[in-house]
Amino acid sequence: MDNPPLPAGARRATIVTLSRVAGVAPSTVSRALKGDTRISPETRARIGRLAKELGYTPHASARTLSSGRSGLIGLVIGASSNPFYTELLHEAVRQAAPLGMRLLIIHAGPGPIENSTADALLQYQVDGCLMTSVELPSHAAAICAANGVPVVMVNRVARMNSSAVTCDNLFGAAQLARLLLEQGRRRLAVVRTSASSSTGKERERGFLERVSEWGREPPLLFDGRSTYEGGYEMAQRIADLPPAQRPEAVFAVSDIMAFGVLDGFRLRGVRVPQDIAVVGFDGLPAAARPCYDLTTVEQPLQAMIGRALGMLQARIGNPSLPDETASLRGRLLMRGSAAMAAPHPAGSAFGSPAAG
Amino acid sequence: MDNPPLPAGARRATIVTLSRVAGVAPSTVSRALKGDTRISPETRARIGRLAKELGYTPHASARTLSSGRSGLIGLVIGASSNPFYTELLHEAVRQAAPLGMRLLIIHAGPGPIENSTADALLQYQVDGCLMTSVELPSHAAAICAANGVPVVMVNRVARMNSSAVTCDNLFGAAQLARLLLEQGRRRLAVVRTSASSSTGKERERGFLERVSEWGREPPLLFDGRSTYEGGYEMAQRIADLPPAQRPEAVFAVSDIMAFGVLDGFRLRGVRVPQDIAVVGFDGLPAAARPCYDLTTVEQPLQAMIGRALGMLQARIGNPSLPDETASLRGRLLMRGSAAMAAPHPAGSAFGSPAAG
DNA sequence: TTCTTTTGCGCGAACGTTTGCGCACACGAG
DNA sequence: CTCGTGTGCGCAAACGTTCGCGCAAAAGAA
Repeated sequence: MDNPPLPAGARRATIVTLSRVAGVAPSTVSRALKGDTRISPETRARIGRLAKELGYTPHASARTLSSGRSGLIGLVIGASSNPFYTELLHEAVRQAAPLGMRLLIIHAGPGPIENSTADALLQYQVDGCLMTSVELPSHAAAICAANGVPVVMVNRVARMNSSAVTCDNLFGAAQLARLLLEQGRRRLAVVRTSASSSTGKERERGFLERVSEWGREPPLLFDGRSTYEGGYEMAQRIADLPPAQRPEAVFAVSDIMAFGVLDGFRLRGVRVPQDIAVVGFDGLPAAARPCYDLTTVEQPLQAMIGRALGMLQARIGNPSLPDETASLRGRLLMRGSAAMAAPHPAGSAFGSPAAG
Repeated sequence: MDNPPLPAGARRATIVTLSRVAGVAPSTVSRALKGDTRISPETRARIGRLAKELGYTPHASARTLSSGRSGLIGLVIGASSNPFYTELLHEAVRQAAPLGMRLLIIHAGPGPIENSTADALLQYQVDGCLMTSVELPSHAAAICAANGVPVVMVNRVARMNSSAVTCDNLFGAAQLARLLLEQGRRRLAVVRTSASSSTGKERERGFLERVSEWGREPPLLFDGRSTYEGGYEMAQRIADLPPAQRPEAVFAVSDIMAFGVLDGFRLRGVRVPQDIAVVGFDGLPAAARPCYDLTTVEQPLQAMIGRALGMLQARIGNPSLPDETASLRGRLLMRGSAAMAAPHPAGSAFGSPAAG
């Protein structure tokens, strides 16, 4: 037909534009661009060149509409108060891009997901969903399950209808326990977190089990919120204990809590590691700061995200794949907060701060 | 035609499904659902009810394709090392949802935006773009400009073809300067950041101007990276100064740098605020921690994001709107790190930590 | 030559929404 | 009875891709 090739308005080039210029059918262009071998190599090359020249960029919405694949991964992320989630988000973005996946933020922050927000999962036809929220994202998970959207939990144990990848919390916590036990530290304590966090529970259990394996008395337990402030408050409580009851080492189930514990101790004049050793879990970059110098277990974030995205991809390709759980071992980072005996002459921020 | 109303496969309800059940045309359903007054109130109500019953959820891709509106806001965000960006992201997500906007992460992290990543802006037809990256996102900005996608920079001065909303950096920094000057602090210092950050430059300038207005000698300048470590290193440098040359107060141009400065001082036994006062800028939640207790200017993040999204909305509705820059005043948070004379008896973490 | 097979590509119908235009019907005015 | 004038809704053409078929032409087999 002889309708004008370009509608005058400076529109973006589409597959149809390309097809007209190349003198082929739109379907051919579509196939050529995705390297379909049914199209001859020459034609493919020619169309590829043309696409570049005309600055062709595919319209994701059209692809989504037609194929049902959006290339979008829904992201449900927890409170901003724990930097771990920020690290996680950044790593996910970094790794998703080269895989042709984009992240659509469904929810960020504390609190449950509103229904209206969860609907975005459907509206935008996300291909999969990454969840890291502490609060059980029930409604969102239900939507995903009902619509065959694969879900991978990261740093959370799997719920119904979802896969999961976590750090090996039991092993990691056991490593920490062993470190402290080998140092001969007697009375131990765990600053743990209230109910909801599966991760925290696992870490606590891993620690307790190892201690009991060694036949030692069970650690004291302190329940705090899963925040810096939670750790800070528990540190006060520990410092308030009569000296005879004070633990010789504290395991805070997350680095952010450990930071609070360390600062709380410092404020109270409790010296770390001389008076009390402190260990955490997560391997946040900030744990390496001289003022914390925190012994911790580093979650293998890069590998975890890689695994999570891989699981997602696999399930997007084959929805009938069964759910799966992977737990990856983290690395023990030994630092000053749980050093033996004499503090480092330099590099440790825990000497007496005022004029010595 | 008499094709079966439901194709047996459990597909989601669409507008066509609704139209068949309601016995009206699809166009009527579309209009009814968005409250078009040309449709009678009864019909609207009826269709609304039906939509609920059948669990209708619109397909964003179809809407995008047809109307050119995706409801997506592209998000370009800087390095994870500064928690401010995390706060910003969370606030943006929180405020965007009720406005029917979703955030598509185009880029997160340090480093420039790859071209392939920036293409997502076009592929997903984002309606607008929020940018907070330190690195000038040139390619992405160019794409937006070329395609009429409105851009709002947050916490950055506007570049060509973009609007911006910032905290009033000059005013805020001037407030800090005034506070220190009024306390009679003489030798001042600025821990500033290397070239690229417009925000940092403004804060520095605001501070210097106010100092010079008072006719005082210009502050010492220390160039550090815009990170915790940058501040930490500069604190060492300051502590290394011979006592006579040491400043009496330090303005770190961001809270994260101020944290580094504070920890650096603590490690070196420099007491804050007795020996040196420290002030920051941003108002991070962590600045309130007892171990920092940092005097700072709080960016009105909520208002800033509200304004940014508003600008975006306005420009999406009317693309010919000229670029605009808003700068909102922050609140001075006076805390212990720049307190006068005697340190707080309690609540300040800066008393002598060992048994007093 | 004729019959199959391969290779290379085109046809056309989806996918679900939006939107400009226009049509019927009711109602009041002339 | 006719003529506007609204009101309330339907028609149908987009939007840009994908994908199941199917059809030519070339290549090989009989």
